[in-house]
Amino acid sequence: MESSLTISIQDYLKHIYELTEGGENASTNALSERLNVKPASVTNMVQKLAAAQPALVEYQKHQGVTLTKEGRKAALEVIRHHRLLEAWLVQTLGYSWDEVHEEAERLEHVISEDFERRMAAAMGHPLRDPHGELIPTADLVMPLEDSTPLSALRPKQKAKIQCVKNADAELLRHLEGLGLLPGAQIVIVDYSSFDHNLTVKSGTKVSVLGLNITGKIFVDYLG
Amino acid sequence: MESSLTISIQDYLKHIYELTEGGENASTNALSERLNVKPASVTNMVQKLAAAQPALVEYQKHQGVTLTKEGRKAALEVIRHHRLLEAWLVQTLGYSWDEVHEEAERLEHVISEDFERRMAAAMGHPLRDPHGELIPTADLVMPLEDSTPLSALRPKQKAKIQCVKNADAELLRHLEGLGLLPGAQIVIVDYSSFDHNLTVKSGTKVSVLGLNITGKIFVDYLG
DNA sequence: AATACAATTTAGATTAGACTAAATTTATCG
DNA sequence: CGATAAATTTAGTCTAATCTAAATTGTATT
Repeated sequence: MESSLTISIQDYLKHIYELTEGGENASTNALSERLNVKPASVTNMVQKLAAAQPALVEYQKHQGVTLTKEGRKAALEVIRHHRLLEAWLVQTLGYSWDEVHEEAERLEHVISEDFERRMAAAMGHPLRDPHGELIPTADLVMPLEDSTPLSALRPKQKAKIQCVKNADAELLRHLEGLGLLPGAQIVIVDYSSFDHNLTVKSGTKVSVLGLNITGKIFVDYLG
Repeated sequence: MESSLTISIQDYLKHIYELTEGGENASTNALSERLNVKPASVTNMVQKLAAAQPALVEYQKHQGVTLTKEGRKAALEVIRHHRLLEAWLVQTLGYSWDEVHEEAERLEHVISEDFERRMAAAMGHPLRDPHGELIPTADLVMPLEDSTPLSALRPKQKAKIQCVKNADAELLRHLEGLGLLPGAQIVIVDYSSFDHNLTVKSGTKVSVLGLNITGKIFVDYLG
């Protein structure tokens, strides 16, 4: 659904960051998909980027891209903007968690550092955005995630939803309808495979099959 | 202080609108100054714009540009965004009136109509922005200005400041220091020429000479 | 009415970021 | 190990928005 004809450097950095979180390199193809740009264009841009900003980005032919420490900070800046914006739009303008993403996606590139500071201060420097995702700190460090994937829980166990990652708007609305927002307490009733069926809360069986699932749920284990 | 390398159509429309408020045409040169782009580039863009969007813009060689009714609406949309944003940033994030302009300038192009509606509703559909400028209505009509230029007042007369137009940040801070914000009650003590000296509030003589004045003050006449 | 100055336009060059098609490299698998 | 498929890169094209320099048009003044 992206539509801007030209992709900002910030977007390249953000997506490279997300693709390299696990330590791998970001491949041309993977970037191409996320940015809605043909692979050849990505190669081109990434080569230029690496030439122009060697302090941010490392590129080797056929090996994909990585970020330097500084590049990672630049990416975290954008992610911080995004998550603070999501939190703030929800708090002050009554956006629901499935609506904010798109808006934040456009605003994240144009707000000033001053704006960022004011939002953070106004909300008391929140640690997570409305989806429960961790917000990089003001000095651009990404806090360590301390939650467990929902799929690690077994029947009868209790947990609190902490974070719903990378979910599309449809899944978010579905989850919201079931009260499965970050903060909700759940009990695993019956668990077969997270990829297909998700059973939470005594008696509530949530079929996620059929939805085009892209999201992952993380929880705080309670016993 | 502008820095975006490429000017959006929205910016062209907005500045054409502002230049044509008095009924005149917007000249290539005038647009060129406001947009920080060379006159030749403006000619070029305006010709393309008029060819691509004849429903918005009318252009004739050596005669400058005007907006059609529809073009004016498109411009008012941007201006509405800008002024609502200014009001909202001041209200919710404690910006001062001299700081908001720049921020709103960048945000106005990327917020959604939904965002616009939410801001307006959250503030109770305000009529004026923090500088006192009228906010175009939701159906994109610019309300009629009912205030008087400060220069029309004579000594001993009382008035309430309603609007400070087109002032740069320096003048705004100066005015703020004197309590001359929109809403302030003033008494004309001594008036020679608004262009050079401005004397308001019993006993306070404000020399505006020496400031690089670009602003105009409008008031409600009180007697 | 002629000239001179300012504003505007034309023409042509430059840059950036995308695209397509073809070539190359890497990876996989019998 | 070699063949094929997939991923990546190269090469060349296109478009959009700017620029500079030169040509033109409009305007004001005498």
